Amino acid sequence: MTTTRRTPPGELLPRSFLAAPSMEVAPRLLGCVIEHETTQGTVAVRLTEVEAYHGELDPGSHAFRGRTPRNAVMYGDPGFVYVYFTYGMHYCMNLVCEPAGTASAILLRAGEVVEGIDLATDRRRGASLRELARGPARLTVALGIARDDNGRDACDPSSTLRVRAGAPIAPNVILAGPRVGVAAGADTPWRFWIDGDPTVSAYRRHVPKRRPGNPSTSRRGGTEGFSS
DNA sequence: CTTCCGATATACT
DNA sequence: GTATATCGGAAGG
Repeated sequence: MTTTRRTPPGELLPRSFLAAPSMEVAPRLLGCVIEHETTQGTVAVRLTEVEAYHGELDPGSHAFRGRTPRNAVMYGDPGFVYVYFTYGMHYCMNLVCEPAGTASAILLRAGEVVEGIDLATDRRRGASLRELARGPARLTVALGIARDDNGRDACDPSSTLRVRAGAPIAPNVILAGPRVGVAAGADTPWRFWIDGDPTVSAYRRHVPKRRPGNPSTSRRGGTEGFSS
């Protein structure tokens, strides 16, 4: 019989951990640690907020309209990193899930810097401890991740970009709710976060494009979610 | 807490 | 050619 043993905290996350549907993996990724080592030093972030994107079935996913040069990494093996550029100035980082051929991924939305605080603060131009990685683009800045990190393997022991297992999170403090910034499929509760953690980003619903003369200024949300 | 708006790769018509 | 984007910083209340 196969006993599924939890990976001890600090140990590299096995690729098999990510070879499952993103919405199942995502809550279990909370508390895990992303670590990036550069010549400047190492920064590590403990994840407190993530979002699952489920391939071609998910209207919110970058792979919803099929394979393109940008989303190609999502179709590859689990454990690889999908980095994309958005809003003309930001990078966001995902971990690819499921076996090659499917296009699931998990967006790393926020976390707590647990190593390399000085370096992260420097990269984030003096932001407070709480704000260092509070938001997906902030997280990539704190970690020193950019475009050329797209397609790197975070489950390779010799990699300078790694995912490590974290201490177990009590299921009752893991909440789920709608995703941020997603126009289509916004009602699907595939955002997961650690309840009450100060590094979880402020929820902002997708803002529909405001046409001149069509002042639909719908906004706001909340941090309320469903316990899982 | 809120609103405003930048600056551009990417995908689609 | 044009619309949109898995957003953040600054400034106002």
